[in-house]
Amino acid sequence: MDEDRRQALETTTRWEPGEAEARIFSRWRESGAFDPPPEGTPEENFSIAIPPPNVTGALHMGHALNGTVQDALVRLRRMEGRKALWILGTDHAGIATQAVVEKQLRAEGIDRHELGREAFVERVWEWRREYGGQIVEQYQRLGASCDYERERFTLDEDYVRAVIKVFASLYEKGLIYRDNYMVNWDPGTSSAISDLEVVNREVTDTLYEIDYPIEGSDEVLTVATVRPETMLADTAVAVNPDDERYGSLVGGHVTLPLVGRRLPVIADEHVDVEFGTGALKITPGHDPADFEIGRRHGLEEISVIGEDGRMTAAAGERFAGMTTTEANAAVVEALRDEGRIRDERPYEHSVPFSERSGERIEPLISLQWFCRMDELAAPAIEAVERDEVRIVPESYKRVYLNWMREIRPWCISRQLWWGHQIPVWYGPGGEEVVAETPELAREAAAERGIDPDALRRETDVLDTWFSSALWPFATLGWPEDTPHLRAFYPTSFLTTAREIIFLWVARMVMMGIEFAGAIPFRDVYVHPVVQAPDGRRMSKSLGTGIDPLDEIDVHGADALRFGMLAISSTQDVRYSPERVQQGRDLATKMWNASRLILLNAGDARPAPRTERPEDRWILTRLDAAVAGFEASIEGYDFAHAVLGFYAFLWSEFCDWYLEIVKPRLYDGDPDAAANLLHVLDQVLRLAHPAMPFVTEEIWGYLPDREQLLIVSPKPSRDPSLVDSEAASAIEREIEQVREVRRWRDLVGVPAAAVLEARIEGELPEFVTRLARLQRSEAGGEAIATIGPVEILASGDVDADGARERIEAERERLRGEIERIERKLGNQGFVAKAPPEVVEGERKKLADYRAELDRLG
RNA sequence: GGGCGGUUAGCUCAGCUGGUCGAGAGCACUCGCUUUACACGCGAGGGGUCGCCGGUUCGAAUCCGGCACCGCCCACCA
Repeated sequence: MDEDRRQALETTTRWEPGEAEARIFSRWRESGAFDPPPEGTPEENFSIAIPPPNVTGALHMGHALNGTVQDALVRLRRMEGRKALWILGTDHAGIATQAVVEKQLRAEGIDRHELGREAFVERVWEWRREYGGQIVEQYQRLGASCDYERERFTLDEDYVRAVIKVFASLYEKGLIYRDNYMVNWDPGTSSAISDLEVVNREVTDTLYEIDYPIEGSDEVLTVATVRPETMLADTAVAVNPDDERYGSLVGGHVTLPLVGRRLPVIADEHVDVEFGTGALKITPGHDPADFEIGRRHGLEEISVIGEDGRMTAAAGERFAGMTTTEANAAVVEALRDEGRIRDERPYEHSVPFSERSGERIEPLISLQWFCRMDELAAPAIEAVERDEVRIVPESYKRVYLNWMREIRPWCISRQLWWGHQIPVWYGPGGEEVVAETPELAREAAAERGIDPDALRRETDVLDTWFSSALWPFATLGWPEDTPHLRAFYPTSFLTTAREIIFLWVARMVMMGIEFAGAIPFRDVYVHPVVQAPDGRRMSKSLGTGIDPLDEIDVHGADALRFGMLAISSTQDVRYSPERVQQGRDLATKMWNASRLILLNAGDARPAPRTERPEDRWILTRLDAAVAGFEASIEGYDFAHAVLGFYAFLWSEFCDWYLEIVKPRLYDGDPDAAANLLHVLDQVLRLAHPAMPFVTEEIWGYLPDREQLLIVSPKPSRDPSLVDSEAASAIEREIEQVREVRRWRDLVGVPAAAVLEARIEGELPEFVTRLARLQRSEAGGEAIATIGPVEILASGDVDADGARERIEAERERLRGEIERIERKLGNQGFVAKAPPEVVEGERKKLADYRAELDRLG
């Protein structure tokens, strides 16, 4: 070690991540470790396609957790010698990005329509060039070992080609079609959105009961509704076929108040006899359930609410042009004037809202593009049923399957400008021409006898999730047969938030099988949602958000990564600043333990040494730590992996082994130095996937290190170094030290006092040293007996306190003995419990009795 | 309305194929330490009717049933 480095080690007593992280990250990146050559097979290699963050996004705790998990795995696999590729990229995020730029424009007093589509889209691209890289840089702060050389974007030219190809193919198969259908209209974004983008919230509305006069009678049929304004579009009233009250009315008619339309009374199973009056007004144009009923019965579909959220001409002169809220009041008032309102009361029910804009969904019939999913779903269901795609935790497997088995058509068109414009051109007669480019569209049109000059391109874009569904293979170059696709598809692992299992994961499985010919990934790990420390949602608007970058600034990336892994669980977790601090403390601990070893190891080289029992002990424990870490990781149990490592490093290695070997190290014992360096070397390899920066930094101080830790092999396990007998002997001796210390503390012996003690038989040097005892052959009464140690009276010991302590210990032992005697006296236990359990209890009993004897 | 998960120390969580768990970790707390790696430290300690009720069992935090809260997902009862 050169003088400067030695100096640095001698004077720095803390791990200081600030300067080191950036420096180390650059070295990794320059080393080429992040972008493996596309060689070998997907089975031999390891790959992950990052869940592409939105270009508009900033790194939040969800990314921090999910990024740490992915990076830990990629690093571990890389250290196994595999080609490990972590594909990086961002999502164009249609609505979110368009909204950001629209807001910017509004600030300048510009409406996007003034700008026009082309100029607007150019503005968005400008925005993305300027700000779109932010989140990628933030992932770097985390230490993410992604392939930054091949960053992808879902609107890259190649990517657009892949999307169009998929669209065209599904269209040709008849799975994609255009239809007038009930959609979730979001007045906030002025676009249709899919079922998955709708959230239901409890709302208190007023439930009105309205009388509809029965034709040819003085009676009325009373219906209940929370949206009286939709009555203007009613085209029937339905009752349950088994409802005896109304049987005679079915087939007859009622008159729609205010409008005067004749409405047939129909019978449909959907109607709940119990609810309200048991008669349901049917509005096929503005209610999803009524729409279905309407189609079943061939009812007329009337639209009285337009896409602008206002009443249309079909609503009648009196109401046309009103907003739905105004119309609601006006209709109620009109009905009241006519004496049609029988009852009204507050009513709490769940109402759909747009997840994106927060506005109440307006169900209406609209001409949109849909994708039929059942055919695509079938093989995707099988893949999961057969565990070709494995979902962890397993409970989500059923969630996935249930949803997939009842999958419904997907509304894929969006009335936005930012996104993949649907590659369809309409001829003058409404003919649909699907083509990859305008030129090809003209050619195709000409072939079909359609005037190419009359073609008009569809203005809608595709749902962002349509392009996301292709992510694992489109990022690798599909539809071209690229080396990357051959080497890394299917990918190995996907980690994802629960809420996008349907939105994204399920669709990737379907598209992967359909287009790339194979499942997109083997394992899906559903990561927990990170909540604020108080259990609330982490959100900027609530003020409960914690910025991972702030945490990195203060504690370092390793600390945050450790914390993230340590809180990770199969259920949602609260962010724990204490766990992050624990990570920071661990990094410092590693740093300081390394200083001790490196500054005292002389010119030793790392090598396991097995001459002494304590050396065999630590090698045995190291082996167990490695085994435990790997087993946990294989089960995606990151918390146990990282906490197990913590316990080994802190307690066994630092608290005990380092203390035990210190004198040998200071005396220049080459075996001690070699063994310490060896264990340190292995510890760094073990911890690197979780805490890459501090381990890489320390690694550089080890002798003869020519390659970076990031590309070095993971810890090797050698069964010949394991000696469980030595291990338990050392553990007994450690317990002996603790017993003596406990006694000393209780009795109030000054910490620094070294006590004279007679010791029966042999006891390793470290026991007396760490317990602060001095072997003596003197006679006289022992003031305390702790195992083979008899402590002699001295001025440092409070004799009364000692006696109390001994009596308390006797009491404890008597209690234990009594408990076991009772257990063994139980016939049922002796007869039915497994023999080894009974034997174990007998042995404990004997041990306790011997111990009690010793105390006199 | 269906389904899933949770309820264990002051806080956040482990343990839950029944016995070694008459229960652990981190933080917080108490006492003692300038012990030549580390006070982001060292040593020792206190603290829990394992949500409630019942059952199975020789034995239950751990299995079964019921109840009570809390959370999440799915769902076209107006």
